[in-house]
Amino acid sequence: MKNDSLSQKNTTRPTHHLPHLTRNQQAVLAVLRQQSDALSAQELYGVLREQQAIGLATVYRALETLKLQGLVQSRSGTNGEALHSPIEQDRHYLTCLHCGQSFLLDHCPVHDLAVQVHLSVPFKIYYHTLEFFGLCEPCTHQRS
Amino acid sequence: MKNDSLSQKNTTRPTHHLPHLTRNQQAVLAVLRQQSDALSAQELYGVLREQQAIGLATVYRALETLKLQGLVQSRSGTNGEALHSPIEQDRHYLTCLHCGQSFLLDHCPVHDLAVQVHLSVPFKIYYHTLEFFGLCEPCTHQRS
DNA sequence: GGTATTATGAGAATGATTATCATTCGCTTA
DNA sequence: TAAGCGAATGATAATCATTCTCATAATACC
Repeated sequence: MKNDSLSQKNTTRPTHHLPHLTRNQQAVLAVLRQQSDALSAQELYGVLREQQAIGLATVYRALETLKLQGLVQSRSGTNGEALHSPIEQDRHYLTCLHCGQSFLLDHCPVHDLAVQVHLSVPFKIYYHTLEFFGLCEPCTHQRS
Repeated sequence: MKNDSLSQKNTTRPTHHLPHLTRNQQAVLAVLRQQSDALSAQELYGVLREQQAIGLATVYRALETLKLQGLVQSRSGTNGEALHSPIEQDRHYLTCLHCGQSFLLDHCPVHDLAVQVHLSVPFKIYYHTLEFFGLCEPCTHQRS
C-alpha cells in the first residue's frame, strides 16, 4: 500500500523562515524524500554513503536540525531505533500491532482541524502526525 | 496543560481479547496510567523499584507485550530513548519544536474519523495517535 | 586575504535495548 | 498436596543506537 504517486507540491516548506541548510543537511532531506518508507539513522547513513562521503554523527546532527525546522518527523520503530521521514508529504500511517508493518494513508483526515486547535490554545502549529494502530488483513488471520 | 481530570472510563480495554496480563505487566501498566507524562523505560523501572522487586529486562518485555496488546504507545523522545504512555486515555499532544515540551490535548478531534478509514481499507483499527508540532507561546518569542 | 564561526568526521563514550540462561512462578493434572 | 510443564523473571552480558570530543575543513563575514 505504498503511495508512490504522491508528488511534492511545495518545496519551499515551513511557514517560519528556514535558517539555511548545509549541503549535508539537504542531502539527508533529499534521501528521506526519495524513500517511500521511514528510515532509521543507520539506514539513512548507508544510503548516503553510496552517494557521497559523510559521517554518521553528521547524519544524526542533520536529523536533529531538520526536526527542529519542522522538516522531518521521527517515531520509534520496533527495534529500539527511531524512524525518520519527511513531513512535507503529510504522511499518516496505519500500523499493524502484530507485524509492525506500516501502510501509508493517501489522504489526511485531520488537515483542517489544526486550525481549530490553534485557536483554542497559545500554540503555533506547523504540522501534525497521525497514526492508526491495529491489525492488517493478513495478521487478522494468522495470529500467534 | 496537564489534564489530570481525565478518568479511566474503560478498564476492560481492547476490543480484541486480551490474553492475560502478568502481575508485572499489570504493574507497569498501572504506573503508566498514574503518570501524567510519558515515561522512558528507565524512568518506569525507577518508579517500579520503589514499589516492588522487578528487573529492567522485565520492564522492557512488559512494554513490548503491552504495545502488542494495544494498551501502550511509544514515541521517540529527544534524548534517543522511547517514551511510553497508556493509550486508553486517548492522549494527543501539542509538541514544541524548540523546547521539546509536550502539552496534552483534552479533546481528540479525530475520534470519529477512524470509522471512515476503517471502511476504506482492510485494516482493523484499535487506536490512533495524533501529535501537533510547532512553537509554544514562550518559544515563539525567545528563539535562539 | 584574514579571521571568526560553524559544520564535519573519526572514533570514543555513553546509554538504551536486547539476548542469554539459570531459576522461579503459575497452573494443570494426578 | 505433589509432580510436571511452559511461561515469566532477573541478573548480567552483549549489542547497537545515539551522543560526545576534538582536531580539521568549510563557510561567512569583514
